[in-house]
Amino acid sequence: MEQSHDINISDRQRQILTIIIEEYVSTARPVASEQIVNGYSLNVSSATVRNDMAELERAGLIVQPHTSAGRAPSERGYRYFVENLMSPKALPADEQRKIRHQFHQVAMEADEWVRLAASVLARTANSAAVATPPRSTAVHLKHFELLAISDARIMLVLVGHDGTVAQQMLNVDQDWSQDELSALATHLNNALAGKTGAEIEEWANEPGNMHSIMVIAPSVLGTLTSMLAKLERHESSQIYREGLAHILNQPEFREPGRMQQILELFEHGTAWTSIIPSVMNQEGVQIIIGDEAMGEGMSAVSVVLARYGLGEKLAGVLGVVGPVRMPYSRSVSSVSYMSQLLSDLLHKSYNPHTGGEAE
Amino acid sequence: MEQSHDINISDRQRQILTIIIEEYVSTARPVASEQIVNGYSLNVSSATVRNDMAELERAGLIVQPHTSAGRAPSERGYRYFVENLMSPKALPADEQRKIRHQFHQVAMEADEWVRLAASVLARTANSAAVATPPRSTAVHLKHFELLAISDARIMLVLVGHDGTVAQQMLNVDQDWSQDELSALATHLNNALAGKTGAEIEEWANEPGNMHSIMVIAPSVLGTLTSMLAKLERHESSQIYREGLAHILNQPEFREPGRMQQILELFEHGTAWTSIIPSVMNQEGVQIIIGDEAMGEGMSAVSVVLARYGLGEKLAGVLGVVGPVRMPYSRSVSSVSYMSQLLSDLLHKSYNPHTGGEAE
DNA sequence: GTTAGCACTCTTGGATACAGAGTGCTAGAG
DNA sequence: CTCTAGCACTCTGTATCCAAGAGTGCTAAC
Repeated sequence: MEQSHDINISDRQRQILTIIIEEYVSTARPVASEQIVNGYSLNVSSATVRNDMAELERAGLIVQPHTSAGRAPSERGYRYFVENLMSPKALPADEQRKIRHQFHQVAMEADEWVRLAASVLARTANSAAVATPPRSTAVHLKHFELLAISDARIMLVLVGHDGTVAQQMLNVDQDWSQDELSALATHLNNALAGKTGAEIEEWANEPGNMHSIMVIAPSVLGTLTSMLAKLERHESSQIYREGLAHILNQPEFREPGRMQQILELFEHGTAWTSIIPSVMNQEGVQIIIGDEAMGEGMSAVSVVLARYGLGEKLAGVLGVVGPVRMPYSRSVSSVSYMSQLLSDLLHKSYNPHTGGEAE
Repeated sequence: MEQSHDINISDRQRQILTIIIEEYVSTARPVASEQIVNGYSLNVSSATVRNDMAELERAGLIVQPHTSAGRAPSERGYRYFVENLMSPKALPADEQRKIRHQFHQVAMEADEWVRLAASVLARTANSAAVATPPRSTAVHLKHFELLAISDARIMLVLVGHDGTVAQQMLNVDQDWSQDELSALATHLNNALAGKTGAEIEEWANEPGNMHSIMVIAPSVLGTLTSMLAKLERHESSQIYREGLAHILNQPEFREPGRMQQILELFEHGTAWTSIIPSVMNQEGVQIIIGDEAMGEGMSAVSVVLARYGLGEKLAGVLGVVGPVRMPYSRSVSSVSYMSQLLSDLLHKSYNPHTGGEAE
């Protein structure tokens, strides 16, 4: 991470690195010195460029696939680029307009927005995109419902104060009628409405509260708190994925093994469970290049992520997933704009009412 | 569809066709006459086999990629095979046991089961798998909840009698307090619990019922009925997808265009919307080979689907998706067993209580 | 009806050669 | 000290050819 400080290269070399990256990103083939002097007005000869390239290679920023090939950026080169060279430019105004337009045409559902965000992001960045629905860091119980499903099986459906919904089956050792369950639910709803999982636990431990209610109450309460905890930990929240086709067409995924990697990440994202929380806790756009952060063989894949939402209250993560050879500048613009947009939409949608009460 | 009747081939030719299909499915390379007499005890010479193969080709059941290659099954050949030649064998007992075991280790949630079913199916059939969660054909309202989100925005969360949950945002032209909304919800819940979407509509049209309640009631009722209708039409129900990696590794998807096709089908399954209902209405395992049913360019992809569930009340669809060169026999066994298993699980889970009341 | 034999076709893999792409280096100019 | 022209060198990509091999279709005999 802190390797950039000892890199000492001239302005022109920085310029050349930038050109190499831009060129390589768009063509996927190593860039030659000749190409650089032809396409860009550097006012030096190709020989000079070659000398600089040799130095850039010594610094580990570019690599040469074989002797008589041009240069391609190394992962370290990309990292240097995104940290020092890339100019953060906003998405063109007309694209912004087009995107906003799509959001105004769809029903005003948070989850629907998020799915659309992933889809638009995939198209805009021309790569795969992911997005998690927004969740509160503290979920307050709004209401829950007990349904008698069969003899000793109960379904518990809970609604959070922010509109999140969860359901879970519950096995008990006795038969209960729907009326009994409804009575219990009403009783507990009155006592627990507005509380978080932790607060419910507290309430259950207070002597007196658990007197004179049905024997399954502890079991119900336990389930409730565990469901709330799950919601707060963002588990069980589906990850929306879009645009896989875009990146599987990239030449780097021609080689058999590569595809496996990205599908693994994309399908059962065990990798996500460690990345997403870390993104949630930081401001701004996070860029993960190659196997920098993902465990083991996730080379060839880069991820650009950002958090969106309303401060602590309601937040999620979105971003693009693509080959390491990715137009980072454009990805960052897209992700950045999209997170801004989603945040705005959520803000407008949830503003005055839900604002006050969440601690 | 009714093309099989005019195919008239000898027993040995049938046998040869079977061998060709089995061999080709497992190796992905055209099968030669020599190979057939060597690997299998047909007691004839390769020349005889060649004569038969020429006839099978004339019947359109096999094709020859080029002059000096072996034969590969045509789509018609596969169809003939699955209809006339394939012996339906059950999944081996130990595999069945292993699968059941996995289901007993997981929480008893219908949706969780379905996801697991897709995952297990993908592994068992070694290809991609899909599954839709079970839905009732008639959803009865259990309970709904109105949440004040912001000034003129209300979230409606409804719970169906079978435990399905849906939520939707609602824009109204006036500000309502949470207390007012709760009062309205309580009132309407009392009147509407147990009704289907159609019955709610009826109720709303009865004179008198709509008197003396809040002005947003019609809007709430309209949203309710449309949500129930949506649930009944199985829209909005997520399709679980698993094991994409398995089939993208198959040699037939090396060619660029092919991958697109299957990803298209897999991601935004517009194709599903026409196939799933048709499978829902039929008993047994459905086999779709190549572009038989899917529109346009869905060649190279076959699908084996079956319905599962409890009669009319609660049903879904599951199946495997793979290349046309697919071990149909095994796929059918897997899909068949899995649908049986899921049906059983649902039966055990929902049996006595929910049974009686749905019309 | 079956089969041995054979000519014929087409693919596949390995050599070989060669043009082209790029570089690194050297020596000289500014 | 920096830049550049020039050139030798290396490596890839492509084309071509060739030989071996895989399979078939056909014919004639059993």
